[in-house]
Amino acid sequence: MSSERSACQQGLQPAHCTGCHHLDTCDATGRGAEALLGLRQIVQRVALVGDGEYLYRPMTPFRAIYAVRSGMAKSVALDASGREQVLDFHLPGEWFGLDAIGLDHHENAVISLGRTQFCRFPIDALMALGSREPAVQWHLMQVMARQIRHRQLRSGDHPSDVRMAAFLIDLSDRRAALFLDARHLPLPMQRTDIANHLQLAPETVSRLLTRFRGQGLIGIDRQGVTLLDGVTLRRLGCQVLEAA
Amino acid sequence: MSSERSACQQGLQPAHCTGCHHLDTCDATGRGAEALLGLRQIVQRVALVGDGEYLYRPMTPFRAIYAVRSGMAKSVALDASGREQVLDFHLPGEWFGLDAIGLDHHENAVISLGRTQFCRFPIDALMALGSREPAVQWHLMQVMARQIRHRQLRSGDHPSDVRMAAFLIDLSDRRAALFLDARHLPLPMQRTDIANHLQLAPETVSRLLTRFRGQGLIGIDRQGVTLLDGVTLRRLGCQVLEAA
DNA sequence: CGACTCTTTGATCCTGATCAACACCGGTGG
DNA sequence: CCACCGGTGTTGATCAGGATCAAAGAGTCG
Repeated sequence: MSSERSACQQGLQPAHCTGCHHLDTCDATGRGAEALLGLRQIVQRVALVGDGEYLYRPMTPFRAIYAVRSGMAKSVALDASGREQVLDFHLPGEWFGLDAIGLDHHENAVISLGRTQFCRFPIDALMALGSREPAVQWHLMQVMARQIRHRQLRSGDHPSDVRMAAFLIDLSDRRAALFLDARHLPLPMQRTDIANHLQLAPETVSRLLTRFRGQGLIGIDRQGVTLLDGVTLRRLGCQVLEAA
Repeated sequence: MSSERSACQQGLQPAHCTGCHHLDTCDATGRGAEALLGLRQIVQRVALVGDGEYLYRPMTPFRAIYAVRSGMAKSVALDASGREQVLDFHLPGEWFGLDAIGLDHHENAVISLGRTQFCRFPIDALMALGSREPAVQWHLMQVMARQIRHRQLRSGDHPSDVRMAAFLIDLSDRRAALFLDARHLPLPMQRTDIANHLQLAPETVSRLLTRFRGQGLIGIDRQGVTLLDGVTLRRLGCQVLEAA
């Protein structure tokens, strides 16, 4: 809501993956697979995006897909009636923006949560690379297929506590896959974002977290939550999640 | 529920797209685009699948992706607790099964609604074709991207009547795109399938259809519904749908 | 015709939304 | 340093949309 300039076209630099903390676990650059090393040649770095600022928004021309380099971001759709829908939260190394493939503009927005750095993969460079090296295209397709499956899993309707538990466990698992601390989950987004994403009222999110704390499942502090009883939490949430 | 043999590996024949009713509108064979004609060389035809029979199910090895040739089918996920979730209904020419790309087995089931014919695209032939002809891979990616967007649209939470209206309008629009009758919608699936898909109780589906009929929006007969006031229905449902 | 399944209709209940008030924290300016 | 303020999060009270329970009606197939 604060400043609303679009960072999309500004401050692009050729990036050096060397030295990136997430090099080994970065989906966007293929986790170091031989045939995908070309991805590291075409990546650009986007200037730091401040809290609440847009990386892109609906109708922004579709020129590139992105990954988080450091920080966290959310994808938001604006439906016909103007109401926001938080689609996803993005962690470092996770690709997003692939949903605009085949269009000439993005259909939803990506907004930084806290100060975030992004990596940018220009779509024309990606196409050129993919034509030379089919493995790149298959990699993209695998990422997209995983996104479809991830979304399929959440398409069931489950009680609010199950959804909340699944959300926390999912975040924890994704952090584990990035070799980040899977016990302590920073939640830089607002409660209303979590609520919106889980299709709950903010009040309900608050109540559920309080209840989970009362049950000794989690600890809560200003920056996020700490998982205290991951086993029970997972048993609750696994009514919706399977192994990704 | 009836017979449960898997038709996946049986009765495969080289197909001839020539003569297929949906040749011009078939997403799976690229709507006749030059660079995608190779798709018509690798397609196979699957033996007729009877009502309620499985085309594939979870844990079926992932060997091919499919399209409906004639009839209708549903995709169903079985979540951890064994409860079914109807993910999608498939119309002729619509590709499905792409969500298993990158895995060695399918994660959900496809079940025939009525007697249905399927086209089969073996994944190894598809990969070979895609390596020779990058346009094929881009086409696949565009189809997947469209599926992601389609799913994003439905991820908001809307009142039951909006969801129902959106469902009917979506079906109608997809039929129009296939040059099928967009006013009369055959609904070969059970009410429980529609309910499950829309995350409603079967009773609610029944009540909503009855209410819509009372408002003069639709007519109901045994094989499906007829749209009588598409404008009002669309205004209701467009709170969730945008142009695909 | 009769058994069965699917759908429709009616009555009641419950989860989570909404409305409302308060607590907390960070920042700003006196 | 502290009072004030706005935004965010928590807690409580009430309400309603849709689920559930229950039963009857309508097709379908043997």
